[in-house]
Amino acid sequence: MKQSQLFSKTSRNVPKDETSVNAQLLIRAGFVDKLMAGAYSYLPLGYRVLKNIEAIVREEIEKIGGQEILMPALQPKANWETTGRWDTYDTLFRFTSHYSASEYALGPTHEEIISPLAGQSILSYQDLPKYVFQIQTKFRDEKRAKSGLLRGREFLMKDLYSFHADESDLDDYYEKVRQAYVRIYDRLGIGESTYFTFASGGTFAKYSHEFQTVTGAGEDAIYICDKCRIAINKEIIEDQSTCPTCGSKDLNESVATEVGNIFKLKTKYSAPFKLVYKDKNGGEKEVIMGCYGIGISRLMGVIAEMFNDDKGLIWPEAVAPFKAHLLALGDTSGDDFYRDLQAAGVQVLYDDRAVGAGEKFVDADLIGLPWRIVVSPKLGDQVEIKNRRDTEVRIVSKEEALKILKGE
RNA sequence: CGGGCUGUAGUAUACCGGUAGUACGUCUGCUUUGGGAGCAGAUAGACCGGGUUCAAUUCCCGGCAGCCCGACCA
Repeated sequence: MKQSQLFSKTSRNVPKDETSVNAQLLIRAGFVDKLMAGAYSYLPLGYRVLKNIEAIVREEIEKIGGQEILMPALQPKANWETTGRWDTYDTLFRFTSHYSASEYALGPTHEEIISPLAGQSILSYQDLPKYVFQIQTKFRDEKRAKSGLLRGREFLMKDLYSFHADESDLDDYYEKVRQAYVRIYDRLGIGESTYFTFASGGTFAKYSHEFQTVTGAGEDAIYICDKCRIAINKEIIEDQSTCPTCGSKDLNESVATEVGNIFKLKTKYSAPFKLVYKDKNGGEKEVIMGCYGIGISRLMGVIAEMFNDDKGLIWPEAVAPFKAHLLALGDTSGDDFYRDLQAAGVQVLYDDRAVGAGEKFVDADLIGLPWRIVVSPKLGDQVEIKNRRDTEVRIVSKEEALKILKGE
């Protein structure tokens, strides 16, 4: 991608209506644009990051048998009345048609849709288990959207639903999902700071589990047991906290952001929707369900929040919109090397703009691609290569630079 | 949803009861080209509605919008 043709531009000024680090940097660097509180446009750079995160999540969920579907965000009132949540789900966006008395909801989650849908194909114990997921824009009428991408009224979420014949099968799958989530956070580069956390079950169960990433911008207080690498959400702490796994009282309080959750729904939704199956003896049983969420767009905010310095963003390679940023300084053209990089399969953003060197360096630091490559009159046939995380630069031949980019 | 604060060019801001200044951006020209470079010129603005006043961007009321704290939540 040639930067001269990029849809977005960088900005020198920090937006005055954003205080969160993730929103300030992502807006300044041209990754996102705020339409209103809690609703952001994803610009080319930002959308590439979002798609990279999405691809990792999809891959890991498919590995544990998830089949991808896409359900409507626009939903009829009736489904929500079946579970009683039309009146009790306080962040549900509800509205009435302009042409009739029909009322609708914008989906904040899809138990009300997937449960009756699953009923069409789950009739017998032989149809179980089943796992389906979607990656879709969700809508929640948050009383207070805040912290940039961390809490929006519209956000991208992966929601996975599992259907089982009995609770032990649910337990087995629940554990598989937990492991898949661990792999996802590792691949995204936030595994070190992400903890499996015991939390309140809310309306679902007496407890649930969530994954919490420690960042300064978090909303939740958690107590971490470093020995077990697990945490407890402050919301369920009664006495002065004991690790539920090892019994240790040596827990550290941290501020964190929830990056995923897993719930055992059991029959909470199969009951009202009469989602039942015939067992081996011809008896009728309710399907046991689980649901598992990951906020894709929130993850982008969390990553931006965690990986940055005073100059700008520092993207982990797994999610970076491009692997390399090629800067052509002075009257040296980078066109040839740009083609070489593309031919070698390196995703590259090429700063071919007719602007000063200083501006190119500042923008490269702000955008934060993993590798910066410079061609300039000073370097002759050689190029300079630098990792965004490092301070030192290396002057190498073009062949050597290609090797570094392909080998890393 | 309670409490607080704030709305001025594209962005960030300044001043002011007498119709608005700066920086960045953008446009033109020339010069520059390894850390947002220089000179000259140009462009563009008071959230909406009502009130007070000779006069309101400024004061008052209402609305809308944004941010922060709390409660709630992926």
